[in-house]
Amino acid sequence: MIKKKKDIRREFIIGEAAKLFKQKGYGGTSMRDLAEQVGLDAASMYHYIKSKDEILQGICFDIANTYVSQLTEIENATQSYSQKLKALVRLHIHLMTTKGPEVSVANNEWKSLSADALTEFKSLRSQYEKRLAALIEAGAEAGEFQQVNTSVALFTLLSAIRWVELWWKPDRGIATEELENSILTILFQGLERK
Amino acid sequence: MIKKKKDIRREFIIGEAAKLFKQKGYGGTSMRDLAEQVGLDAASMYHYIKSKDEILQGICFDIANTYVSQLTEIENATQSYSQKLKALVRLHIHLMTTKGPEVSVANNEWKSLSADALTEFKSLRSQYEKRLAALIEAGAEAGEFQQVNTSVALFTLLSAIRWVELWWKPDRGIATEELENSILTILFQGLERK
DNA sequence: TAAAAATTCAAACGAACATTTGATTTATTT
DNA sequence: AAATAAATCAAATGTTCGTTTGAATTTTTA
Repeated sequence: MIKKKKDIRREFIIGEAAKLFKQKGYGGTSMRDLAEQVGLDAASMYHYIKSKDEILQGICFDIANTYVSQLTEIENATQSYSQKLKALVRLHIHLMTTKGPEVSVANNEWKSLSADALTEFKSLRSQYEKRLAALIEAGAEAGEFQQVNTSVALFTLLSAIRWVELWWKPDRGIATEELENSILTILFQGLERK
Repeated sequence: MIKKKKDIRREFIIGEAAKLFKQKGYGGTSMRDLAEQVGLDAASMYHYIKSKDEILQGICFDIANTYVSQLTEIENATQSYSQKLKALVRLHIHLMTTKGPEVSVANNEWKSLSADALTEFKSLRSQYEKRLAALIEAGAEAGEFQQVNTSVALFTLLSAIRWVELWWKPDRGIATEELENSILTILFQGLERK
């Protein structure tokens, strides 16, 4: 028996929690709301999870770890910096279209983490940003990028794709491939026609 | 007497509320937190404001109206579409550096508006986006922009600058002028060097 | 300076919250 | 079928929330 029924239930609860947290925020979602969503009494959920905060931690750190391991892979690949950066942006977009609610929560609700978790989460994010900034810096020195402030470039890239998590739906009539290509065109070639 | 002392106090309370809402979220900020911040007992604040929700409404609609009137001005100006779009992006950035907390709240906490206000706010935002999309569409038809999906271009532009509201501080060592120029370079010329 | 108005807060309200307890029901194992 | 374990929930705990009340204090007005 690889996965226990209890674990499956637990993961289901966390998944439903991600949807609700995205929809109404962490503070705006009560354990009773969540219980109703999963079809249990609030008290019963505590058979599967330890606390509301533990759920949020699960979501946030799962996403954070995914981002970090993806970045590591890209760092170790042999490509131009431009290709690396584009690949990373693609991965960000892809994660949003496949794990929308979780990414949304990790991006917007991490402030509600308990003190300890909050510290660690911020540290993880800060490390991630530093490594990404190094990639941009190296690319700029290699002459592949425009000469703009590294922080500005870093945050503009990361921020530019954040809307996808709110907007994209499978039935929106735009394939993820086209979505990625359009965004990459704007960010790397510019919106203005030359 | 143009402005009553009571109004000034009221505006001070709302301003402090914006800072706290940005910092801890609307749901995460209690009226007792806010009272402490402004140096009053929670009960005393109700002499100046009607409810917590009214504060949030004040902040959100003030910002929304600012955006709308700025867009109207730009629509009526005689410039190329590219210049219009750039001017609008500059105004967005500028508003974030001058009214950071309020913009942050209008962008992130509007979900907590009461049902009626929520409906109106969403409607305002939707109208704004439609008018902005029309600008992009027209510019694309005039051959000024790359041929990318209009919605993608719209949201990518609006989203790309959202980080400024979280990151920018007067003491960050980057002038708003340089900030605006760097962002405009990336968005309109592209990060990649040609 | 006396009357009126504006401002403050101590105390309390009912509602909603996350979580615990302890008992009961259901499923699994022997 | 008996014994054991897993799953469920009714009820209650203590806390925090937004807001109201009513009385006290301070400021302004006459």
